[in-house]
Amino acid sequence: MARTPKVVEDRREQIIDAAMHVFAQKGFSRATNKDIAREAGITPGLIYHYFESKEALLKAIIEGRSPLRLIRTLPPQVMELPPETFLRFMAQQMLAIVEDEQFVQLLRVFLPEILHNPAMSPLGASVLQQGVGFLQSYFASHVANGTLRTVDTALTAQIFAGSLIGFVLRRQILRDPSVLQYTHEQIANAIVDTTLKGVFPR
Amino acid sequence: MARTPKVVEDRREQIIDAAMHVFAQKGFSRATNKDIAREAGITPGLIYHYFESKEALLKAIIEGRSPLRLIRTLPPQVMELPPETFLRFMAQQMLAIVEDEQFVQLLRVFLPEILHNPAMSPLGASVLQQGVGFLQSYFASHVANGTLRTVDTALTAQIFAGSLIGFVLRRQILRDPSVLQYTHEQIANAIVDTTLKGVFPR
Amino acid sequence: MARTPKVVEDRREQIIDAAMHVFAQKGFSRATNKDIAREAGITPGLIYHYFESKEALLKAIIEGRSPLRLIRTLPPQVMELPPETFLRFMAQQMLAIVEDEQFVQLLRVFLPEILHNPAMSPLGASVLQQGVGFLQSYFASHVANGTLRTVDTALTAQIFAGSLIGFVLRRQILRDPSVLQYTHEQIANAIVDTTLKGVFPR
Amino acid sequence: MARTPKVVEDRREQIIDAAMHVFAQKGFSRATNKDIAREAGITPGLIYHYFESKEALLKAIIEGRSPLRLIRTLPPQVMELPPETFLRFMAQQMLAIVEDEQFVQLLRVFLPEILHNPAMSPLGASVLQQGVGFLQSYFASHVANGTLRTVDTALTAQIFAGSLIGFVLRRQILRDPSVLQYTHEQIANAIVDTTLKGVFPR
DNA sequence: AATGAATGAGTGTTCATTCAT
DNA sequence: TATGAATGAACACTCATTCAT
Repeated sequence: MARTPKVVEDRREQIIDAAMHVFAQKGFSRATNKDIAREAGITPGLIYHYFESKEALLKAIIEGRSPLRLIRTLPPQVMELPPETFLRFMAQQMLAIVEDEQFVQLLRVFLPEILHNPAMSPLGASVLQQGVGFLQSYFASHVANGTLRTVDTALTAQIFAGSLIGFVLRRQILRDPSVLQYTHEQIANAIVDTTLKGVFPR
Repeated sequence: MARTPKVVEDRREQIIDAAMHVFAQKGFSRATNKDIAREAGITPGLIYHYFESKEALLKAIIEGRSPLRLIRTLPPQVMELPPETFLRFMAQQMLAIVEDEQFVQLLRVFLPEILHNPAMSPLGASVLQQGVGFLQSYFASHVANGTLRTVDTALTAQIFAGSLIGFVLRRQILRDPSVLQYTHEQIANAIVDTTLKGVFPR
Repeated sequence: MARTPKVVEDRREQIIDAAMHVFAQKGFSRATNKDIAREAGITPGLIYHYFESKEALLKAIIEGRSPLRLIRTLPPQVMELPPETFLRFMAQQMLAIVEDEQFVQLLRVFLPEILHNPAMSPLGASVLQQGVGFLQSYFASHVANGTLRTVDTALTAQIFAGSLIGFVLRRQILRDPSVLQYTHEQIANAIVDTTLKGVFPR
Repeated sequence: MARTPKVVEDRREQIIDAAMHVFAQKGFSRATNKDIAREAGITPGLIYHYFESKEALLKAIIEGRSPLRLIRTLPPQVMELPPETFLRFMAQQMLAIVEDEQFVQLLRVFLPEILHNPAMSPLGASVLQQGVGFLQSYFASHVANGTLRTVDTALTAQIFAGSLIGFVLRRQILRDPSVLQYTHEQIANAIVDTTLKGVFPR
């Protein structure tokens, strides 16, 4: 209701946006505060009015831009869907999240940090675990009721998720044109089809 | 006279090895020439006898440590193997390459560079294309002769490779302990099993 | 209308107090305006309504907190007291002034300034001269009337004052616990005893 | 024997000298690395070839320029000298040390640090304790054998040392001309005379 | 009178790079 | 070849000061 807090929040957001953009483009250590300030249209000193340090700015990006909430917002009844519907839904959902411009930027910021900053690898691991774990519990429940054959659910979930990761990697990181030509639907269908039925003739 | 070039070559290699190690651990921009020199057991100044700059050292790593040759050394007769044998062989072969200490180091060095240096993505793309292309041509020939059912071979190859990439990512980049517990054989088996037969009961 | 000046004066005093406290603790250059503002319970910007600059605040402390008045308030008849009474009184009086929390703070603020700002040494010199001069005139009058033996009164006054300074230095600046155990009375007695009778056996 | 270490040592010394000079003049926190570099005739970056930080440079000054060794080099037989000789010798010795240009610089550097840097006060306390303790043990031994009358030796030593400190303070810190006119001999004589015989007529 | 966001000139520090030896 | 002292151009960060509100 007060006007000032709102402005402060805006400035913070503005700096976080600028930082995410610059970090995504140049990498955390190559990005300078001057870069961020220029991108945000402010002076470098002001960054320290809102953030303790450059590192704190990185942490603020995690907290403010994490996509985890998207995964958490799935309605519980999806667990009841038949495998084909469920997996197609999941694949498309995950592709949508993961290929969102915002997420790709986040990926470009944090992947290198996770690689070289030991304190950050748990972060990446937990995000992935989130998605894989959800898949795994679906597989487990459907193996139990016979909808799916008996498999190692952990490995299977990992395989399903891995296929998606492979696509994202080639599309968004390597920008490989031969993979960019497919639509999300085509990719989702292929993954679901292969995972469910396999490539052997039946 | 004949000795000098050899020694030079050794020193160069020694510096490249040291740089790869340090870059893999700390990242290119966080790694200092002093770090590299210490790792190589020399003094920082000497790096400049063998390399123009720190950047040049990075380029030398690409040229000197490319893993492409590893993939090229596959015997041509593997194309004739039945799918189960072939895919199990490929999966294990690729896991072995891709989880080799040297390759992982290379990955840790170049992944961030690819992300932040657009000129480098084709490099990564071509390495992946190498493996995927090989798989794809196998799938194509076996779809043609009926050993496999009719699928989009490009997407299927990509799915198979993607599963592997997912594992490498979680094992070597995120160092996720829950994925590190599996042996190469278990992973290969699961991928092959799922890809060939699917998860539906038959 | 009549209230405003009073409030202004209070705010000024409040800021000066805060500044003295902070300067005493951290030193002038290490103390920030933010520190001072926090201590005074205001915001940094407000300091500049009352003072031109941080330096001006320092000068205001000199002008507002000089201890000279304390020394000037001695009743003139003390000059007539016998040496033992007078010196004991003076020693205790000076110790009381000089070990007063306020004075110690002032000392901690100005000693470094005096050291590094040549323009300020006369200030310190005059404060000391005040006390020493008073002592010297006492000694002179009592040497004249034979109550004390013939000595260089300037040096003797300086020795007496110096002993006190030595104690203050070790107690309040160095915070040496081995000197903090004594009471003012013990110190005053020892100084007076030594100064009057010497350490030789009589 | 090797040439290089010698040069290195010289550069270090040169930087320490420059730093001591600049710190003494402007105070530690007001002195910039640029100042020190200019004074030493080098560039600021080079300071970090020899010292970890500005603080480390301060510590190097303590270690390299401490006057403690001067006090330690007193021959043990001085303890046997009669009080008059001993105290005159000590007073002159201490005045010589304490009024040496180098020591005064040291004082100007460390006094403010001791005041505002809690980690450093023990340093100043121990230096003083060194001198006072030595005096005290002399007094104690001579009180024991009756050469001196029974007094609190700790306080007496402190009084004697304090007188000296008072002079140094007014001469070297406040640069009070009225105290600068005396020679070391005059000061020493006055202190010894007063301390031994007192100002009472005998 | 009072706030605190915003600035900009510095500060200590780092490090790729050079070069005399 | 090899060293490591030396440089200089950044860099992250601090803070006195200003000013719109």
